[in-house]
Amino acid sequence: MDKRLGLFFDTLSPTFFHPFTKPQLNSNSSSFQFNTIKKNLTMDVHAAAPDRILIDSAGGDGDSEKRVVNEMNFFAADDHKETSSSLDVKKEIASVPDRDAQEIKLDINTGLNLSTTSTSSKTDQMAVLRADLNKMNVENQRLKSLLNQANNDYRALQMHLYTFMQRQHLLKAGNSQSPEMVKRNEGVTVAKQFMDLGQAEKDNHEIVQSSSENTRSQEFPISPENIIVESMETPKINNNSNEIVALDRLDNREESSERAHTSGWISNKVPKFNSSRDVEHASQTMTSMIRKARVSVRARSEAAMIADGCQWRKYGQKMAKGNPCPRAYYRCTMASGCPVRKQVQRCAQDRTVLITTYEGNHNHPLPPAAMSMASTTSAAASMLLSGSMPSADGMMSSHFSNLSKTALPFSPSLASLSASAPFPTVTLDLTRLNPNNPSQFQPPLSQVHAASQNLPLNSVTMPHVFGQVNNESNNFLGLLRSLGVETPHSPQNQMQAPAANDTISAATAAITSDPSFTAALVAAITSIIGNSHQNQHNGNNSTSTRNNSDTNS
DNA sequence: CGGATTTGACCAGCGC
DNA sequence: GCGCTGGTCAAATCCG
Repeated sequence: MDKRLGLFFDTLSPTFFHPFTKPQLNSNSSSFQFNTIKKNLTMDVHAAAPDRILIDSAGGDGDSEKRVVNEMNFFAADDHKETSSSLDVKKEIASVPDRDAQEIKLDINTGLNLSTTSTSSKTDQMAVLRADLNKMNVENQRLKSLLNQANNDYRALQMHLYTFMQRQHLLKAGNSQSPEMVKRNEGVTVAKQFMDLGQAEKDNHEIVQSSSENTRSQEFPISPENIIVESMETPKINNNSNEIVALDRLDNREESSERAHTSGWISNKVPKFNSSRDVEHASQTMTSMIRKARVSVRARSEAAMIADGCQWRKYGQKMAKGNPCPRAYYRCTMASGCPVRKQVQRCAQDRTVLITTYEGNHNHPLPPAAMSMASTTSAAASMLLSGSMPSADGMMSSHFSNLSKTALPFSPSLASLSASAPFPTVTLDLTRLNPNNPSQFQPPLSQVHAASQNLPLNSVTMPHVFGQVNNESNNFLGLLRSLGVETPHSPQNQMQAPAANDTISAATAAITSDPSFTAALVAAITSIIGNSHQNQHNGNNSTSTRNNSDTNS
């Protein structure tokens, strides 16, 4: 049964079970006691002998006498023997109005299909039950529609707010933009809103879950389930607009999480849940992991950074193990406190390849040029963490471990996933997009490319991941082709073992089934290709010109 | 002179 | 416990 629906019935149980009286657990015995207020009639139904009924008649002379109705067969239609007790009961029932009598009949229905009345009254009883059930169904439908309405209102408000803020930002930025630019911004805004809807839906679901859990916790104040659900709450990816809307709600949690894991953005390490006390830490760690889901972009560039439209400030540089090229650390300076960081490092084997790794989501409006990349990081993180985190990770781990054995000999990929790395990472390999002709993939650089990519140790490359999808209506393929990008179908790919095909298909589905990610990825590719061309003509972008010397050293 | 970059120090997590 | 590694901090330095 739907959890929420069940919960809904739980909360309404006193009404739902009407006209039954609410069963109360007798603390002194294992029996249920059904109180009928009007008749002071109590029946103890012993679980061990459902057909052995104790009738406690408190009426009459006042002394409560309990009589055992031995082996009373309530189901025998032809049993015309009546004990004195049952006669008393019948007398009392006959002395009350019809409606009350009906209730009494229902009151002594134990739910064990015991029958004390004729077949016709049983039919009436069923009819009453059905009517009540129908009534509750109608009520449930009404509540559902109310909830949907609330969700729709929430989304509409969110869209309006984001549009408003975007317009404000554009107005502040001055009227220097051409109408085409404004139009493009609006287009990006719409796309962003579309991508945010998925998260909004998740948020709504969380709200529903949360309120439901609160309701449940009122009924069951100490519930292990509540504790777990509470601790697992809010695996959240902050898309830009969402983050603006819900900043207050998120910041404290993120900041505390941040402080709990004092070292910053890739601070590292796979969480261990060695003991039950780690359950509480699990939520923090999970939130941290989600916040640290990364998108790595490999692109050929002579510049120190790819042009992503954001302003960055370098705050550190380190020599990383296994790579003679230093790794530079940047943080976004477009707004104070923006949590977005990026690492830039040249590939050890091919120094023309620049590896840029993004983490986090901007907490401020973005210029159009930066929108696509930021959306990609958000959407990729969303894609990585769509579904339940453990299952997603498990799926990736298992499939990718298979891939590592079966798929590596194939040609390099456009995208890869690393779920078993310290933090889930999507790697977009744009090095095979011919910079002189973005519509053509370059031929494979080598058969075993992953080893030369300086990818995280556990990162596994998916060969031609998008080309594996046979469905021509696939979102990403369609979008890629609309960009003029050829999707590879090399004979090599068709020679893969069936097992590899299965795992690749599963991994492919994981990527391509998220429309927001595919849309954002296409936007990012378009942006990078565009910027690459622009850089070729105009030189390096303004934000990276000053950073060239150090990382190339 | 203010902002950005450099670079050594520091810190935390992990493995041995 | 110690060393290694990745990441961040912050004072010194550079540059427009």
